[in-house]
Parts: sequence; C-alpha cells; structure tokens
Amino acid sequence: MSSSKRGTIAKDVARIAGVSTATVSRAFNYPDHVSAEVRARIESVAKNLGWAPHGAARALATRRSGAIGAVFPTLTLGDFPRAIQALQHELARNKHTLLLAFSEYDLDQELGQIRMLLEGGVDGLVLVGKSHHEDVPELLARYGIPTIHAFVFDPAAPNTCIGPDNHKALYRLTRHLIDLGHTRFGILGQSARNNDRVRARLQGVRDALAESSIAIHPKHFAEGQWGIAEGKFLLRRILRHSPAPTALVCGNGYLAIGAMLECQRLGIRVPEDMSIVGYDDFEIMSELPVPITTVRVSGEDVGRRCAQTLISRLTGTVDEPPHECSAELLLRASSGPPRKGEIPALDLGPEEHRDQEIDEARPVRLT
Amino acid sequence: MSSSKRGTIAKDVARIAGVSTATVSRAFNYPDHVSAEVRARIESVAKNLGWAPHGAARALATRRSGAIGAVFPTLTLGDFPRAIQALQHELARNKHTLLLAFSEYDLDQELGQIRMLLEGGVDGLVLVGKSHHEDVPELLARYGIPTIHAFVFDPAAPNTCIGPDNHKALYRLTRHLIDLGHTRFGILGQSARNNDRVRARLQGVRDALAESSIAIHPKHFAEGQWGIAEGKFLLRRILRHSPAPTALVCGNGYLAIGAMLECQRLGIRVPEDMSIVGYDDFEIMSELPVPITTVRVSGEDVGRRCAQTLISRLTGTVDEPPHECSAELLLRASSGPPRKGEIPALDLGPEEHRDQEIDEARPVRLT
DNA sequence: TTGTAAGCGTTATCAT
DNA sequence: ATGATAACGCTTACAA
Repeated sequence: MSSSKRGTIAKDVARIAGVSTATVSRAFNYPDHVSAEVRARIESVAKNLGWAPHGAARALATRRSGAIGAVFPTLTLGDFPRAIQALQHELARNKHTLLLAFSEYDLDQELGQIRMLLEGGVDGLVLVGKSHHEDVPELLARYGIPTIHAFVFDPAAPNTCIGPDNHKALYRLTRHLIDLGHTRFGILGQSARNNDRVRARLQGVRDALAESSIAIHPKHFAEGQWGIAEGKFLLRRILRHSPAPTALVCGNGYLAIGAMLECQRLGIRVPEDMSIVGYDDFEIMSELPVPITTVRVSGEDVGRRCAQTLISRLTGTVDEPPHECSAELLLRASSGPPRKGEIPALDLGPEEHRDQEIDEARPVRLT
Repeated sequence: MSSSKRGTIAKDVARIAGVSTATVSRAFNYPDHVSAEVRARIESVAKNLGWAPHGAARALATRRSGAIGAVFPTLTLGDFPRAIQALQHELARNKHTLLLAFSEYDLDQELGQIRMLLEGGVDGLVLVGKSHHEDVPELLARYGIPTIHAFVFDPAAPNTCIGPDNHKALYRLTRHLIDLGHTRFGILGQSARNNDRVRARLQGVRDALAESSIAIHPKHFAEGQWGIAEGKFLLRRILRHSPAPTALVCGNGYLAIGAMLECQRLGIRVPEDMSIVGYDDFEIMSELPVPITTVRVSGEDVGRRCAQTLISRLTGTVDEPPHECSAELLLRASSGPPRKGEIPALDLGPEEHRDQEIDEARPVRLT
C-alpha cells in the first residue's frame, strides 16, 4: 500500500491522486498554482491517508525548520511563564513551533543550550537579557539567524531588544517614595550575578537616591536570593540596624511579600511605619491584607512581540519597528508618607544564619 | 571555500581532513569505528570550521528528530513549571530537545497542538491527563510514537502514566480531617471541565466522606476557577449558609490561600474556628501567618521521569517500570480539631457577583 | 579502518 | 497547470 515501511509519504498521495509529487507539494504550498479540481483531489486523498509533509524533509529542502528556540533562566519566577506562553501561542498562530530550554542563570549552561538549539536548526532565537557567555556573539554570527534579547531595552540596539526599561522603572518607583517624603531607604535585592536586568534596576534605585542626595546605610542594603523566606530573613537583618528605614525597595515581588509578612508578624505597620514596594505583579501582590505597590510588566506583551518580530523578520515583512515594552507603576496601599519618629528598636534575638531552614510540616507519605 | 552557499557542511570537513563524508559522520556517531588519529584530525577540523551536523538532514537520514513534544494546559499553575523545567533538563542530558505547546484546558486546541508537534516530527510526546479529544488516540496510533500521560496514575496502564494518584491524595487528606473529628465539611473546587485530575481529587473527597457517612450541604460546595480572589469570593458564598463548615477542602492552593486570607479578614480563626487544607505546595503555602496543610507532588519528579521513560523507550532500553509518583501530605497549622460550638453568623452584606472585580491600584504608565 | 553510493521525503528549477 | 529531476546534508549498508 504505502511505499514506505512506516507512514504515508507524498509519493503515495501522488500515485493515488494520479499526479506527481511536485503537484502534491504545490497543492499544499502554493494552492493557487494548482487547478481547483486537482487540488481538491489531492487534499481529499491526503486527508484520507492522513498524510502531512514530513517536517525534517521539508526543513532540509527549504532550509527552514519552522522552529524558534528560546532559552529562559527559569520557569518559576517573574513574568517568564506568561511570556513563554504568549510566545508559543503567537508562534503557533504563524505555524511555528517553540523549542524551549533553560539556563538556570548559568552562562555556561545557557551557552550549551543555545548551541543545542542552533544545531537543532532553529530559525530564530529568543534569549533573556543582553549579557551572555563571551562565545555567544560569534556563535550567533556564524549561524546568522535573527535573535532577540527579551526583557531588556537598549536604545542603542532597539530592534534586537524587547522589554521594559528596567532602570527607568525602578528609578520612577524610587522617585515615588522620595516624593512621598522618604529619606531613610532600605534595599532588599536579589543577587545581580549573571542578571543584567537586576543590575539595571538596582542602578535605577541608586540614581534616583543620588539625585536627591540621599545616602543609604550599607547595613540597609541586603542582597540575597529569591523567595518569601529570604525576604523575611533579609528584613530582619536590616532591622538590626537602627534607625530603621521608612521605605523598603525590594528587587522582586517575593522579597516584598516576605518583608510584608514579617512586618506584620513583628507588629510593624505598613505603610505607616514602613513603606514596602516590589517589582513584578502576580496575583498575591494585590491580595495580601495590605496590597503591595509594584511595577508591572506585561509578560504576554513581551512574549507576543518577540514572536511577531521574529516572524516578520523571517518572512521579510519589515513592518516592525520593535521598541520598548511599557511597564507601569501600580500604586497600592503599601506605600505612603514616612512616619515622623523612629521605629522603636525591636528585640530580634541573636544573629541568624540563612541555613537554619526548617520546615514545620509533618510530611505523610502517600504510599 | 565552503561548498555550500551558507554554512559549513560535512563535505568541507571531509575534504580538509582528507577523508570521506562517511568517515566524518562515523567520527561523530561511532567514534570507536574510526582510528584515533583520523578521528582527532576530523574533530580538530570540525572545531576549526565550527561545524556540527545539520539537524534536519540528520533527522531525515536517521528518522529521528531528537525532539520530544509536550502539551501542557498552562504554565502559570500548579506544578507544571517545575515539571517542564525538569523535563527539559533531563531531555537535554540525553541530547534531546523539548518542543512545547499549550492547550489552555481546551481539547480542540490541544488536538491542534498535538498535530502540530507530530507533523513537526517529534520522537515522543508528553500530555497532561488521560482524557483528550476523541481524535487523539487515532492520531497517536498513526504516528506510533511513545506517549506519556503525565500527572495522572492509572493502574490499568501503568507504563503510559506518570503522576500521583489524585484520588488517593484527596481521599487521605479528607480522612485526616475526619480523624481530627470534623463532620461539617465545605469544598472549594475549581471547575472539573476538561480536567480529569480535578475530577479524581473531588471524587477522593466524596469517597472519604461517604465512607464515614458524612453528607455535605450543597451550599457548602462551591465551584469556581483558580485564584486567590476566587477563593475569597467562594469562601464568602459558603459562609452565607449556617452553620458554617468546620473544615474546608480546597481544590488547589490558590483557593486555599484566598480562603485563608478572607478568614483572617473576617476574624475567623484558623484552625480554631475552621480548618483549611489545599492541594499543591508552593512557597507561600508555608509562609502565611498560618501555614497551610496541603498535598505536595514533586513536579520535578514527574518531569524527570517522563523524560527518562521516553528516552529509554526510544533507545530500547527496557529497564524502566514506570509507576506512581508519590505525593505527600504536609500537615501544617491550618488543620486542627473542630471547634465545639458553631461560628456565629456574620453579616456579609448583600449577595455578590463575581464580575464586580476591581483593582484598587492607581496605575502609572512609564512612558 | 575507510570509501562509495544509495537512500531519507520534501521542495524548487526547468521544461513542457 | 503539470511533470521530471536535481538538490538539501547526513547516515549507513556494502565493498574494499
């Protein structure tokens, strides 16, 4: 029946429809170059046989895989999930597939994944941020495929960047606090290692403070990881140095949530005693007893536009001048004017270490 | 220089290394079938030229794409992100790539994505759950590639399912509450539409209750969507019918968090007045003022084992008897013995409707 | 151990 | 509008 051991191929369709394989191919790729009746016949036969062109063969012949590669740091943080979903959705709408890989914030791993995707034959690439392993530029140049750096915006290279201006966002957020009258600031930051977005945001805070000649006490700058528990821990560390800041800028939403919950536990009122602001807006940011002021970036927007930009670059449609993705400040109840006096010093017990993690849960294994 | 217009090909490497293309191929695929010196020469030339085998050509010749497809409902819920990350990680370790698509809990869309992946030439497939569009089985049969149904466990088809026993998990969780002495239950469930995992969990609750002859008042069963705000809303709805339940089983973590926060707002003590339990364990579940009892499934475990199972099935290594993924009950402070008397009825104001969503934030656009 | 050459299933170039 | 046929770049018998 079928001339191939496994599966139907174009030759089968051609034979049964009484045409050549060239016509079968044309019927699918250039429908209007084929007479209506022949096309109908071919389509009917193809449907009956359940035939669809073999991806690899097509890729080999056209030198197009129809696949876009993407390397993200992780799937568990920030706006990445929504961006990826939107990216895939938009790619699928344009008959492209998404090859996804993760770097876990490790430049070497990212390089390896990029290489893998490139060798896999992707037509385009989405990377996060603009600083990568030193071998990346050469690699990209060799393969010469369109590449987009997502979640950053660089006026110098506007058409390869799609994202918010991280610096401006935190600059503005900090200004908001300064305008409210704050002068004693604290910063809860995630590690900026291998993360140019975080560096840019931090610089935004510093620039806003410097502009108003506000100095920040070194002990009020706490750098750590992601996480709610981490936010609680870092807040306590900051509170060990009096007078406590009246405004706390957090590098991400989870740190802000942790700080907020810890304030609640310690009896520090937000925003009366301390204002807390974050970055990233997931549902819980607005659902805690005191909703948290934050910066919102539309992951959907970033993902969708990465797809659109790549597609139009691949198809030669040069109708796209990609530019900065807007971010917005969401002013909520967690930020307000500073309190007048100082927060009374709290007894926080002895100095803590991060590794004394305990889970209070009694786990019960279900067979 | 290079015989192809763009890019280096095996022929170039062969020519420069003074061997045939067959030997180049062998040097990479069967290193020990090539003499050490020749292999070294080839590898050196290949590295200099930055050559790597063309994916599509290799796929066409070997009838293996080295790609695994996966269709997940979404990336923003539950354990999916971690599962996908582990899946990709494990695939990469085995020189495979991940083609990812989303169904958004829509069977038609899922079918479309499956078709797309299949035509893209994936070697294996990961789907979530075991109920799909009616055309799926035939499609899978036609392509004849190994497929795994993730996040479910079916003793009848143990080697195509990798996941927890959803029914058992919620059966056990409910029993835990019954053993504590609860008799008045409430359920906050997400819609079971197109979601066999949710249906199984719900049945687990019902079976445990039935076994102890506990009836649940219809007004104490509230079905809705995902989300913290939804949890708050549904909790209020349940509270409108007195006497209030003393134990609340939530179909997912976000509903549990919402219910918890709303109890806090309304002055209902947890667990003294009401026990609250959920499903899924993300960080915030254990970081709220009252940590929430829940069921933890290891997304990493599910993802990693999907990869391992597929790989070993593809390579013919039949050393894998895939089986149930363990889930565990995490007993935390949100579940305890029931209170003696009834909760005094609260004044909740007029009946609400879900669509009166408001965001209290003042958004400020950043240029 | 290495080379020769026949595929793998399309698409694209030329004719007709 | 349609058909032959040569790529596309690699793998893999089969020979040597």
